[in-house]
Amino acid sequence: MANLKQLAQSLGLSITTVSRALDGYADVSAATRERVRDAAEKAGYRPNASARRLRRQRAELVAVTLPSDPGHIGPPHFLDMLSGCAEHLAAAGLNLVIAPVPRGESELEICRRFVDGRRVDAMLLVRTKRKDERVEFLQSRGIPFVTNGRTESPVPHPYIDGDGFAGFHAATLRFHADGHQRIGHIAGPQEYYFAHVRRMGWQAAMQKVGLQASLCCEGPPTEQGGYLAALKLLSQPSRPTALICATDEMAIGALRALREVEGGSQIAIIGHDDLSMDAFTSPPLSTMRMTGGNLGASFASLLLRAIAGEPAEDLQELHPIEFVDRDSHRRPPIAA
Amino acid sequence: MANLKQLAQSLGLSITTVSRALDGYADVSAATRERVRDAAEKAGYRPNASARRLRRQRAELVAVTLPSDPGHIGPPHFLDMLSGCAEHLAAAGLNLVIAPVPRGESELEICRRFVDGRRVDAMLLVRTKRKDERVEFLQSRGIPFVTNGRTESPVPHPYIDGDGFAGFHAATLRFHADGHQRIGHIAGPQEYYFAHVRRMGWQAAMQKVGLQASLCCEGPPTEQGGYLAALKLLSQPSRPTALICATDEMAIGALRALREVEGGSQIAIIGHDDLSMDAFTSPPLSTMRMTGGNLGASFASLLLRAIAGEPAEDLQELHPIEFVDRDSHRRPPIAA
DNA sequence: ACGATTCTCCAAAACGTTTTGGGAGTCAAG
DNA sequence: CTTGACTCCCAAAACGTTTTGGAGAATCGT
Repeated sequence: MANLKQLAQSLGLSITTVSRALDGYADVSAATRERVRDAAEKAGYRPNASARRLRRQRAELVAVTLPSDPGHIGPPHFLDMLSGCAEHLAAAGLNLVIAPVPRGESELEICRRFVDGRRVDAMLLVRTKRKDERVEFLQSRGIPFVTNGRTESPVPHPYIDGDGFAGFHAATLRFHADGHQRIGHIAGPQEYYFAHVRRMGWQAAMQKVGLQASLCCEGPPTEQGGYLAALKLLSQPSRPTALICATDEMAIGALRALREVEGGSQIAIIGHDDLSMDAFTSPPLSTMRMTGGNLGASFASLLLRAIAGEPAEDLQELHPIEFVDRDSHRRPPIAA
Repeated sequence: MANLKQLAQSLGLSITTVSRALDGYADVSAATRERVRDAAEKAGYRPNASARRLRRQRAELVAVTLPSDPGHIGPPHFLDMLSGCAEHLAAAGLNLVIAPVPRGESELEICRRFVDGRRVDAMLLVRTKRKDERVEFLQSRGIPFVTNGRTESPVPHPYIDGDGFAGFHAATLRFHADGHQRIGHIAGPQEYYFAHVRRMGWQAAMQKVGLQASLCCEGPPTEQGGYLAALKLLSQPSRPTALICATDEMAIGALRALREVEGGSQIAIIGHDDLSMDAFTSPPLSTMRMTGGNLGASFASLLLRAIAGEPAEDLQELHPIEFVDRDSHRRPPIAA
C-alpha cells in the first residue's frame, strides 16, 4: 500500500537507507535494518514492480508464444510444462507471460513487439521450424531464448528436444523385427523440425534394412490430417502392414481410418507423444515419449542460464525417446 | 532500439512533441506527425514498456493463478481458454501472466504478491471455493477480478460459471425417466463451489421425484478419486444402477471400477466436462459441458469491463449446461 | 491595427525505484 | 593532534515515458 518515500518519512530515514535496509546491504546498521523491516512488514510494503523494472532495466518477464496455426495448440502436456516452467522462473523473480498470436499476425511480429518494447528478458519458443525466422530474429537482437525443438540454424542456440530420429528409427526396426516389410509413415508438415526428423528416422531405418521408404504421406498434425493420410496410404495397391505416425493425434485419426477400412484392424500402428487419451482408444495406442523429468523445470533452468550469459552450446538438451507399450503396435504382418 | 530522447534529438524536436506525435494528439501538425512517425518506423522505435507502465500507473498485465493442489491442473480445455483470453486481452494492450502456486505457498500469498507489488491490473481466478479467501482479499483491495466459478461471497463479484445445479438436476431426472431408482452421485470436494452445487442439483432432483439421496460418495476430483468412490458405492448392499459423476476424470476412474466389479458394465454413468478423451473410453463416456462460445474471449471481455469500472452485477455470466450423448448413460435399470 | 483565438511546440515534473558517490561521525593507531 | 579506516547514513541522478501548463507565432474578427 505504501511507497518507499512514505515509509522513509515515517521512519525519519532517507529513501536510500530504507531501500538498502530492505535489500540487506551491509552499510546499514543491524538496528535500523530491523526497524525498517518491521515497519515495512507492518505497512505491507512491496516495491513497485514497474519502477524497479525501469530502474534495473529488466522486465522480470519471460514470454512464451503460443502457436495457434494448425487449429490445435502446441505439444501435449503443454500446460503442465508451462506451469512447471513458470513456477521455477518465479523462484528467480521472473514471471511467465503467454503471448498468443492473433490472427493475421506472425509469430515474428509478436517476438518483435516483446523484444523491442523491452517487455521481456528472454523468450521461450515452441514448435520450431527447420528454418525459423523467430530464431534468426532473436539471435540478431541478442535476446536470450530457448526453443522447444531444434532448428537448422547455423549458429547454435539453446534448446530442449527429443531425439525423434532415434525414436522413429528404433520404432521402424522394431516393426521390422516383428516381420513387417511394408512399414508406412504418416508424416507431419516437413517445415517443422520435429516432423522432418521423425520422417528421417523412419527413412534411415527402412534403408538400413533394405526396404523401400515409399509408403509415406504427409498432412497437417491433427486428427483429421492423420485420418486422411491413412486413407490415402490404405488405398495404395500394396498396403502397409504397419504405420508409424508423427504424432498421437495423427495416429488417432489413422485409427479411425483403420476402423472404416476393411481389414484395417489388422494393421499395426504407433504414435508419438503419449497423450492421456491414448490409453482409451481402441485398441489402446502404443506410442513414444520424451524421457526426462520435469520438462518445465528444465526449460526454466535453461532460460535462467541463458539470461546469465552461458554459451548456447552448454544449453542444449537432447532427450532419448522411450517406447510406451500398449496394444496397437501388436499386429502380425499380414501374409501377402 | 532507440528511445524517445534519441529520436527527438535526431529530429530536432522535443521529447514531448515526439511522444505526442506518436500518440496522435491534435496539437502536433500533420507534417511533423508524419515526419516523426516515419523516423520512428525507420528506427524501429517501440516505447519502453516499464517506463510507460510506471508513468501511467498501469501494469498492462493480468495474472491468472494456476491451481496445482490436486495433482492435476484446472478445468479442461484450460489452455485453449487461456490462449483465447490472452489473445483478446492483447488486443487491448494487456498481457496475461501465469502465476503458478509454488509448493508451500497459498494462492492468497500469490495474489498478495501480485496485487501489492502493483504487478497486475486485474486477476483471473479459477477453481473457486465456496468461501474463497482470494476473493475476499481482492475485494478488500478493490482490484478488478473475474472468477471461473461462483462463490458464496456476500458481496457480488464478476464470474463466469456453468449452471451445475441445473445440469446435474436434469441428468438425474433423465436417469429417473429411464426408470432408474438407485441413482448414485460421485461428488467432488465440497469446499469447491462447482462440486457442491453439482451435488445439490442431484440431491434436489432425487428429492423431487421422491427418492432417497443416499448413494453419494465424495473424493478428490481425480481419476483415482473417482475409482475409489465408485468401488465404495458398488460395495453397498443396494448398489446404484446409475452414476452421476462430478467430473469426467472421476467418471473415467469410476469406469475403471465398473470394469473390475462383476456386473459393473451394466451400470449407467455420466460425467461432466467433455474431455477430449471421453470419445475413446469404453464405453464412450456420456457427459455434459458448458454452452457458450469462446470462453477465453468472454473472460477477457469481463476483465476489461471490470477494469473499466463496470459494476460486478453486470459482469456475471451463468451458462446453461448441455448434455453430450455418447453411450455410457444408456444402461437399463437392473431389475432387483 | 489590435486583442482574441488557434496552431505548434516545449520545459519540467512526475511515476518509484536502485545506485553512485560521497559526508559526517567514531575510533584506534601513529 | 593527525591520519586513516570504518560505520552509518543520505542527496541526487538515473531509468524512459506521459502529462501539465504554458510560450511564441500565426491567423482571425472587427
